[in-house]
Amino acid sequence: MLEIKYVRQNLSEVYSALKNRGDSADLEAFQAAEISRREMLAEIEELRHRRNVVSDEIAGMKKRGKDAGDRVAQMREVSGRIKALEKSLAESEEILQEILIRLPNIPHPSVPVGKDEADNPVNRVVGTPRVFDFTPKAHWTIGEDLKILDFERASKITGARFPLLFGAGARMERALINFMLELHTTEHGYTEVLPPFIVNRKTMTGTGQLPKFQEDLFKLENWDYFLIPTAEVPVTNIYQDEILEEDQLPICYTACTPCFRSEAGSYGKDTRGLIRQHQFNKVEMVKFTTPETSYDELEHLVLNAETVLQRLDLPYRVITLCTGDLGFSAAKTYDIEVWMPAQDKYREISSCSNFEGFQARRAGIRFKRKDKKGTEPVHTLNGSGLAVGRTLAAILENYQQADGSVVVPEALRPYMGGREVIEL
RNA sequence: GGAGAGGUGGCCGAGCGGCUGAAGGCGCCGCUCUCGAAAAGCGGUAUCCUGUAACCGGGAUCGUGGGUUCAAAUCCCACCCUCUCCGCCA
Repeated sequence: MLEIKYVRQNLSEVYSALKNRGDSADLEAFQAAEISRREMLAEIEELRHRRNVVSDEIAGMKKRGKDAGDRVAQMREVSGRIKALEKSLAESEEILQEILIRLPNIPHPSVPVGKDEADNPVNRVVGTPRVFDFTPKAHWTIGEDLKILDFERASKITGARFPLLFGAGARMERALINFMLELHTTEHGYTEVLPPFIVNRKTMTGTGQLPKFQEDLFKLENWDYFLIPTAEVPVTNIYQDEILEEDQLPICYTACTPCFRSEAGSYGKDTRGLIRQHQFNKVEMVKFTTPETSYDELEHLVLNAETVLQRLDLPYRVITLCTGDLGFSAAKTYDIEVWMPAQDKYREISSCSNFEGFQARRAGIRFKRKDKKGTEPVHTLNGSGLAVGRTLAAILENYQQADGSVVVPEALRPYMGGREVIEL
């Protein structure tokens, strides 16, 4: 959420930010509602002030045994007016809130202006895609042939887009989770967290999934609860409505959770394999920082995610999302894309963003500076480190051999009982 | 699921219709004392909104939302959450 004062005072900047994102909002209505809100507020506060003063008088008179009947009658009328005005004020505030809560974040000045993913600049390309002396197979074929992936039975159990792993496949998923968490906690300074996988509406609103994107979520029947689409949601909301001390920052958490996404509107995309599932595991990194350090922390965050790919020796590249491709809550986002030989393409495997104070304002996460009165929103960041299902898919494709077997990346072997190859 | 207790400031805890944004204690910050520290003493220590160039002022907030009243932390209603006991259960 943007600060109401900021929007009021920087209407044209907000307007152009929206335009660059390919978004829009009724800023005229906002401005009108904001003006009338403040007018009403001034009037209400004046009346309340009078009521407070006269009520004190009444108290004093009663104590001295004087009759205060006329003042009581007067205040009865004033209270009626206050009540009526409060009602219109609440309506006005609701309109404002409706608009404000749906405004996306303002992109950071360093974010390139662009229309869609075609305009995302590539920052760096790391690793060289392997040259195959046979035609590389897609990971779903490799997995099914090795009997470690079974999409057909998964769809019987639930439906399309759910994973079912067996044997070395399930083991590798677990190995990847342990490998990533171990790396982030012991080498990158993150604290491991195990949060709830189901959260309430307020929490979903705090990180920006609601109210605009409810169709992307799974909602529980008869509960106002939702399945998390990423660990970002419960982990960022750990400090919802809290005031942190400056010297507590930065706070760095990592969590592995299943992620549940309805994938509404993705019909026909990635219909096979592990790339786009309704349920997948992801190791997430979340940071709470001061405003002046958040962009440095973002660079570190990306490097932390990249380290996972480097250790696994998977080729990748890093891109910056342009304004038109940027997510709702983010001020700046780097995507990491891993090389997928069968598709002959780089595919997203991590997304690392700085949300600045956008989520913090929604979720009420503030901090207090030493020797300075008042509070400020913290800056929140998060990034995948990494999406586990996609990492597994990348390993299957990049490490496949002509005979259909798959070599286990060296970094992963300690987590797989020393196993070197997956074969039938 | 059944029975009970409770939600007040960073923490503990009083208040149970007006003089209470809230006693007292702890913690924290500053000052005095001290060679220094401790102890002791004094002072200061919530958040949000709003007006003002600023000094400073106004309003709101005692789990949340409604209600009663001239006036609510205090009374009434609903909801949420926490704790204890019983039952059930991975």
